[in-house]
Amino acid sequence: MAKQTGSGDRRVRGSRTGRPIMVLLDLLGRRWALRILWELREKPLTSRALRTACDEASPTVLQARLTELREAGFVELGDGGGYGLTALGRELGEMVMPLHRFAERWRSKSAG
Amino acid sequence: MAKQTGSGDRRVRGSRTGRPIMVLLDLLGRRWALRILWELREKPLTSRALRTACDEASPTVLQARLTELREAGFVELGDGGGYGLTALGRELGEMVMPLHRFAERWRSKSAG
DNA sequence: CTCTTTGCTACAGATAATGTAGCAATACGC
DNA sequence: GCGTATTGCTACATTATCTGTAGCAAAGAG
Repeated sequence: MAKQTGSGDRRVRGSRTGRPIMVLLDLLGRRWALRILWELREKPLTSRALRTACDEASPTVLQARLTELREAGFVELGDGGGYGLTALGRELGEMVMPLHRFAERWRSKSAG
Repeated sequence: MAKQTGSGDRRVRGSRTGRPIMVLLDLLGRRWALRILWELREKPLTSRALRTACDEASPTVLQARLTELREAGFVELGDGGGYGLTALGRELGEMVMPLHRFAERWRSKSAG
């Protein structure tokens, strides 16, 4: 296994060019990444609460995503415990929020 | 685990509740899904051209994502060949586009 | 010290992605 | 018709990633 060193060797999977948009698209295109941003939209959550919110997803991936999102500067671990969005993370969240209404309309078309 | 049959039994991974937003977040949170929407933003592309655009990603996954995105109604295979966004897909694209500028600002902060 | 919760890790088994190859169908030129 | 090149799409072994369950050390409350 190639393994992540966790600090320096951040490989840009899915983008050999390294263009910002590709890096971002790749980061957000990992399991639970978007979901985490969504679940933290209102208020910070502890790792356990976040896990519960994410349908009891495996703590392994959750922890991995959380680390990546933290390194990206979207999420931070508050001093009082609990994960929350940074200013940048909230900004990113602004673009994820509209998906809510879109999703509702979408399902009413395809599954309703 | 229940395994995908590939045609009818489309399970809603990552969302036991089936809430539209969760289903959407899960769908978009798969490898190359967001990237495909991004690459098709301008004009339709053939499967090969799309593969090239996506850094020569494996045709296996690309084909899988394409099928999922088609079933979701975001992507369609034009009669003259080539994949393009549907009206719904373009609408979804509208929410992905702002990520471009965000990504630029983001990288200029975190990477120098 | 015990009980509980925190963030986080181990690890085997299952699932998904990669990389390379190649198929049937369609269209071109001849 | 025959080659040649494209299309969308599939096979399959290797490798990467995720799941599910268990459990750790640290911090706080009693």
